[in-house]
Amino acid sequence: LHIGHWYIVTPSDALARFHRMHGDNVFFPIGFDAFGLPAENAAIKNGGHPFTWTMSNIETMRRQFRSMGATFAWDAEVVTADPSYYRWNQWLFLRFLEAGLAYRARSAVDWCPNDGTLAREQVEGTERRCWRCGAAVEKRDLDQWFLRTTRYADELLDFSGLDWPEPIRAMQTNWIGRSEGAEIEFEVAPDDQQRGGDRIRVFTTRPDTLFGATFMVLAPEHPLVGALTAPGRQAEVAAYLEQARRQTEIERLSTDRPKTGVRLGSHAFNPINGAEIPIFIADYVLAGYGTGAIMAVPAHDERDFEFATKFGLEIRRVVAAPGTAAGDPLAAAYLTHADDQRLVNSGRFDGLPADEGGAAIVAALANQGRAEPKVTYRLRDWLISRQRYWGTPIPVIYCERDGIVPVPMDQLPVQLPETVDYAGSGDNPLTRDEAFLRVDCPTCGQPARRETDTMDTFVDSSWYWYRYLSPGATDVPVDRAMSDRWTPVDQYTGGAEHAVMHLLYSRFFTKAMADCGLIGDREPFRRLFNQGQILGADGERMSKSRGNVQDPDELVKRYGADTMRLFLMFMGPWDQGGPWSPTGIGGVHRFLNRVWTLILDAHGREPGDPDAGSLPAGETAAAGRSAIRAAAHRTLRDVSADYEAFRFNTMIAKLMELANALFRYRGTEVAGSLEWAEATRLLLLMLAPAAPHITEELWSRRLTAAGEPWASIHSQPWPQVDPAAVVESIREIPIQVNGKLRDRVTVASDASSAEIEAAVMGRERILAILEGRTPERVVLAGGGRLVNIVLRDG
RNA sequence: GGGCGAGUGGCGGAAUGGCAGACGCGCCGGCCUUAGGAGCCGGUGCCGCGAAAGCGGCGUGGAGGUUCGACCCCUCUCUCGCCUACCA
Repeated sequence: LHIGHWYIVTPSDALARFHRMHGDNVFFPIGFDAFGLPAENAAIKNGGHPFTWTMSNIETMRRQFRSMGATFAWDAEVVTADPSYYRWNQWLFLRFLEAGLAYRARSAVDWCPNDGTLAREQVEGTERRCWRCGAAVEKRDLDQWFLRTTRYADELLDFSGLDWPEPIRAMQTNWIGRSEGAEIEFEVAPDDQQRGGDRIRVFTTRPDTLFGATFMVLAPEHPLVGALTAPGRQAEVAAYLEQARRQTEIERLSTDRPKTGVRLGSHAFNPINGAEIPIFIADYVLAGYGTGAIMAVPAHDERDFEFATKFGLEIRRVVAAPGTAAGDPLAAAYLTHADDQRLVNSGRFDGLPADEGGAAIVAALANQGRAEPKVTYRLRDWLISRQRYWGTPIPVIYCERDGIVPVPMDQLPVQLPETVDYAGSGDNPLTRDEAFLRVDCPTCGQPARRETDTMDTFVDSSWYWYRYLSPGATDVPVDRAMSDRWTPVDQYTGGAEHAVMHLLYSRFFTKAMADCGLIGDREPFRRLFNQGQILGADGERMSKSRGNVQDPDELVKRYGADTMRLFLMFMGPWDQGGPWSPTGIGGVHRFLNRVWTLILDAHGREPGDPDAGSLPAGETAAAGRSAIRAAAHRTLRDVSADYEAFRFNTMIAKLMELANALFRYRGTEVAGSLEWAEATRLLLLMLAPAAPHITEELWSRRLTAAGEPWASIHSQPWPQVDPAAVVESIREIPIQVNGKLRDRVTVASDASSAEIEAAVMGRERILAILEGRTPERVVLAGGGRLVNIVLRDG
């Protein structure tokens, strides 16, 4: 475990304990998801089996979690690399296959030289690097397995009823990328070399600009490119296609690169006005989005404008800005299309507001079957095939006669072979493992071949919380009665880096499982909290390759688990994270030592403190007793609210304040009072969820000293605030003049507004500032919490 | 280019319309001590005046605005971080 694990688990465990003290039935499970490259690489390096390596690491982590005091439900633990778990990945996959939610298809996929194929979400950044290993990702055409996430595109946009952070919702919404528009069909014009009649469909969000479509552009990979290339253009087109293929994705996606493209030499008819417009191919049109072809409207699209300018093509304005003439030349694409922009140069649609005109144009063409309203998404189906050994085998069989045959349910799990020969390379050894490969076709009984690809490791983590509820169930992945009772998860914690991967896949799985009748939920996590990430001391993400991973063992050995827990909670807001630095850990350690001293040595006197053993000047013991009682109950009120709101840093600060307040009375007669006993008791109870070990020890010693039978502090009920203890008899009111603090006055807490005002206006300092002038206004703000005297032109 | 988030002492941070800097680190002083890298007590935003008590001014990236009152709300802007990116 590294510091990052402690940072996530510590507050989670404190919350679980806090809720248990409230009598809640808390289910706080743990599991290990260790399929994937790191385990496999370690196995290759050490010559062992990934399973052995994984299980020994898990054993270490279990021990570490116990040393933290994490109160996990160990009897519900799952390990995804164990066949008893991954058989249910296979089982779910087969159910999805039946339901049409899983399918195999050939397409251009993202390919990492180390990890093989990746889902679109797993390619990061402008430079298109693998999320796991950072290698540059290429494109390959391959037959791969997909899960149909796009079936739920609209439902995934609906977050109603979910208490999720806005940034995560925004990221998912952007990722799904819904855009409304129309598909419009263009027909290829006949000419000398071309019989014509081929249909090219385009997607556009701006059908209102159709009259301004002065050319078309196809993606280089568009299927009609060959057919539409005029004989005289073939050499140039072939050269461009070759260049586009060679170009890396990085170069191709770079937006500041000048537009390139070539004419195919054929033309199409603009369906709205019959204009014959040239067809180009250009790599700024992407094969994977929309239809892989666009109608280019240079007057109203920046990219088309740049292309048309470079190639000297007609730029025809069809949306007018208020107050401009239809023929005014454009210096740049004009993008606005609000209600006061009217169509021009658009035949019978002239004068219509742009958006209304667009709808009318689509309606007119729809009558002839040449256009239809259409919604397009950026979201792609989830590519789950991985060309690695260390994952869940995809349970299908390829038969020459019967094609793709699912492994029958009763033959699950398809187990990974226990002996594995990597032959010194990172290739998938399953492809050479004859014992694994050879299988009889379940349908015809003839020799067939198993799928050797395994599943994306994100499949494991997409539904695991259901398995926690019935880890031993043998006929279903999750017992329905249990999931009905316990899910959706009340409180889920995870980092923002999971926004469009784990958190999106989990929502998809939940919906898919619901549609297969396995569960009743359609959302997995009711409330989501994004804890921050602890970075290395260098401010970078912790990783072994950067060498900035922080190991907590040294600090735990020196200060103990409670200090470590407290320090991680005290550092700052939980959702913030930040670079790791142990600076200041001594402060929380000192605090725990002071608590220890308060409880076990209340009457001791500090030799270094000249005032030790005497009450604060001018204070009676009765006042002192009342003060500590008030402090304890106010702290209880505030600390309870802080736990509820996940404000662990201020929660600990308030406990420190209480300890400091009590310390002032150590060694005085107040330390022997009932109020002292109550205040120290509350302090221990409030601290128990955060620092479970030291509080249990001190609690036990108190009970022994009092001659009472032992009981764990962690099964005590959370204490109740006494409202009477919290009220104050007097209070100090700040006095401002024109918003600037000038004085304070002490009044009885139940003083009336008139009494407060009288007290304020009687203050010497205030009279001196007023110099006989009459205030314009006297504001008693916040129910008399503060007074502001307004003096104009003073 | 687009989206989101964040800018407060030497540092981590607190205060979300009402006393800016809680709590902690660090630093300074004192005590205790054979000793202190332990412990305890006190001080500590910046500038000015003052021997001191104290007094005054400035202060939450910058500029405006709303308000009796703004770290907090609004507008513009700068800087940093994260996500995303020729998505038609």
